[in-house]
Amino acid sequence: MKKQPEIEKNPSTEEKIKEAARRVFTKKGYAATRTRDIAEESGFNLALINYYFRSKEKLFDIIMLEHLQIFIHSVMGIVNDPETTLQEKMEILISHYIDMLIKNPDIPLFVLSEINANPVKLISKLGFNKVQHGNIYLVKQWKELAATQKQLLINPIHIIMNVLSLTIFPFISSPLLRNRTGMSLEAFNKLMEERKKLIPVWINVMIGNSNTN
Amino acid sequence: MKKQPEIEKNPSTEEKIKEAARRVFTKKGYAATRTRDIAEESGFNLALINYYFRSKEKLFDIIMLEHLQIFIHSVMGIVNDPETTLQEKMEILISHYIDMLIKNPDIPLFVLSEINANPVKLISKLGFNKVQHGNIYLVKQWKELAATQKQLLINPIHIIMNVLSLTIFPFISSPLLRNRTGMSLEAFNKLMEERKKLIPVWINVMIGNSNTN
DNA sequence: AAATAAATTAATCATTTGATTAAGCAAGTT
DNA sequence: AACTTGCTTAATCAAATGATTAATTTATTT
Repeated sequence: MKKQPEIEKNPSTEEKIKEAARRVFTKKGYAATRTRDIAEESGFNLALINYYFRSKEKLFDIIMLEHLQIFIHSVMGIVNDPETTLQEKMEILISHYIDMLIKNPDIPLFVLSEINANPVKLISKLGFNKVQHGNIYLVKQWKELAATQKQLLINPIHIIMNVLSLTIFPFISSPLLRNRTGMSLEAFNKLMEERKKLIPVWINVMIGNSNTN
Repeated sequence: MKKQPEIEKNPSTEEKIKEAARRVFTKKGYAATRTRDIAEESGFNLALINYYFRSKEKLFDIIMLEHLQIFIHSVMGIVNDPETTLQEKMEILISHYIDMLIKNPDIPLFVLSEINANPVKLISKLGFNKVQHGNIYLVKQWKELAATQKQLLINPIHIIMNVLSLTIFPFISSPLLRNRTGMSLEAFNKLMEERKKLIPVWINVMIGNSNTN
């Protein structure tokens, strides 16, 4: 029986397999992915993926964890930054997200599908359930803002939902949208670039702040 | 070799299998669904599902076609109605959609995942690519509106995207959101009910029409 | 150079899975 | 009662699939 390599002498092969797995898993999802697909995509023998990662599931967990970190932690970093204003948070978040999504358009559908398929395992087991909702700095700032406003403000969860919806959903529906309108990928990405500026404006007018920076 | 039944004597069994298939496929997706899952869910023998539907794929196509009709055609009906104003279209569409999504929260992720997995087959083969983008009545109305406005209006595709994003995305991200905030399904649905009124208001202020009916 | 360890492959295994077959049953028809 | 037809099941098949094994090649150490 072979041992797992203790020291990473040549990261190349292991990394190539991981990259191949990332592409295949992200494109097709866990259930539709065959270990042989990953072998073929990586250019290595099937047995090698088990040699390095023990099982399909373990490899998947690694890929998923990486995606979740991109998908969640980066947001939390921005949303939780005490140095930036609400306004800035939003602009940074949206711009950052759209850049990331233009590069990795398959991530949201992949992550949300797999969470839907296996919520318990993916949310609790992969241990990013530390962040407490109440502690998020953005929520505090929102409450402060709400205290100064005369009019009753809506549940801040709506605003968070709106930011994420307006930013992420277009990428999720892109295959359908592009097919039905005949839009090219370039044209789509151009639209998404436009949204970097549009979404913050929209969110502002939603909140009732007409200050269009 | 058995023949397919020409006349539907007892719709009960076939319909029960279809309903079971709808539940399992919609929840787990095509690739993760085993024909045995459908058999078990329906309470019938495995062979029966092939007796009635010939194959897993044919059964899936039937389920998917039904979902696509809910997901697309109903929208097109509303969006293409010459009798309603832009304002009314939007309100009807959103309210109708949210009702449907509260009842069937898994449909959007299911449909979009499967389209992503197999765009060619699902979009072109299932023949709902008849509707021409330019012919949509909403687009005409938007152009008319744009002609009367002084300020330059944004690409109407953004507005369509926004309506769909704000309406559908919360349901797609619901498992993640609910888990992270500890929100109950009832509380979530209540939020979605709120959005029936909020989204049209938001869209209006985005367009620059402060007429909050 | 010999010996040891790590990387890689071809072949194979055991299970799962979509599908079929053949037989039994229920209901109506002749 | 015998016959036909549609419905249902248990048993089975063949291919796909995740994983392992044993052998081979390559690299590293002594």
